[in-house]
Amino acid sequence: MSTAQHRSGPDGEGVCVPDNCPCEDGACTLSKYVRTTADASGDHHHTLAETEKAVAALLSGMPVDMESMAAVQNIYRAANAVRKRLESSVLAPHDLTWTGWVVLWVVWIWGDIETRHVAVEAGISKGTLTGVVGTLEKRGLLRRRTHPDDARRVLVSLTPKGRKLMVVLFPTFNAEESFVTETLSAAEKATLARTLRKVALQVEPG
Amino acid sequence: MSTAQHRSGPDGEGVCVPDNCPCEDGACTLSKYVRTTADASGDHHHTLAETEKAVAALLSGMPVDMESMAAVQNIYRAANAVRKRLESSVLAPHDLTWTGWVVLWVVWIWGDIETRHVAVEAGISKGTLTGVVGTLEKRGLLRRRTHPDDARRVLVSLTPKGRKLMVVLFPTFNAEESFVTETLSAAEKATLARTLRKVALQVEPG
DNA sequence: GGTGTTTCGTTCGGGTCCGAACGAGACGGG
DNA sequence: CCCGTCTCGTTCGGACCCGAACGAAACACC
Repeated sequence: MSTAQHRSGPDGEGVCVPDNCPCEDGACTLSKYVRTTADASGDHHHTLAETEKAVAALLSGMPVDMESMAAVQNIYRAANAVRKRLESSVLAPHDLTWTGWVVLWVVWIWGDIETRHVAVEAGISKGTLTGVVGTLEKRGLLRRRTHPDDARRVLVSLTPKGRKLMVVLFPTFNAEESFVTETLSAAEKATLARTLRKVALQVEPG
Repeated sequence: MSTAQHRSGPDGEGVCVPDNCPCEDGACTLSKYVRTTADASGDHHHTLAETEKAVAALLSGMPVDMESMAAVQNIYRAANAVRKRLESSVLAPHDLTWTGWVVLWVVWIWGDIETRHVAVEAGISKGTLTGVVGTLEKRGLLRRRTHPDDARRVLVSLTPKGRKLMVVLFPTFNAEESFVTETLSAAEKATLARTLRKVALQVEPG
């Protein structure tokens, strides 16, 4: 059904998302597939029922846990989308990366903190943290100092400049978090957080 | 309350997660804070009510949308945890990265597909895709060929070796997805997927 | 039928990101 | 007091990741 969403005329600008694919020749299986299965007013990212059908065909007969697959895929997609959004709208203007922000956040919240704890809280490896802290330190937002009682450990704290940045930046970041979850009710947000926490606990060494 | 979870005696091995911090000297604010606010049998990753309290103190007076913050934080934490789990348990034995797997998956599902569509479906930039496809091509899992009608475009498809790998690997991957969401009911999984999709749609240029 | 304009994939630089290997420091038993 | 063991943070190699800049191909309009 519907044969005319090709050729991206004056309707949809030149953008070529899968739902609006100019590939008329049939060399591109995607455009062919989308063209034959698209329902009106596309729910972009058709990785739902259509993907299910394709997978079922490919594994014909084998049992597939579609509910779990959909849950996991959407966790990752949402996380990626939210990250990119916050990065480009809030962090990029201040020349901060997502990870840089998270590290700054952890140090801001927890005060004088050892690097190994920062790594755990930020969810990155200690090797990565060394580089990130180096970057932030070079920018004058963070300070490193040796632990007074154990020369192996390193304590990290925010500089006044870093603290000032967080006070300015956090409200903006939080407002963008509100926007991102704008379409959700308070109950939905709570349920979402609770459900995701169950998933994280199932996976993490807890 | 509770004064004796320091020193990591014979009880908890030498692991030093924030809840079990040997920092006795008080130089580490984290250990101090955890020690004073920890409730019995720790819900590791105390970034919930405790973080809320710390943030409220830091921004004293400013309004903070805690529900949205908790939702966003848990999306990212869960996604990261799930990714690392699947990477180490399923992908690493086959020397595949997460992104490599996603790209392989997209090409597997959609057949002969243009690279720009792969990038959109995989959620990465076209610049990144060039490198990933190069890696997978070098490993003989993927094939590149020029579009017959448009020399600018590039079509990608799986090699027999790549197809064979997917048939073997997907059931394992899917089983791990089931494990990750094991603690969720079918209804919870569906709600989770639906809620996350709303978030993704709010953020993505839709 | 040229000549801008747009759309491809690629290249490049800088910044993560991880696991493995490493060296220094702390700590234990003998 | 010394030596094995453990635990730190750092370093390293390889892969990913993005946005900007680029060259080639297709298209637009005259």
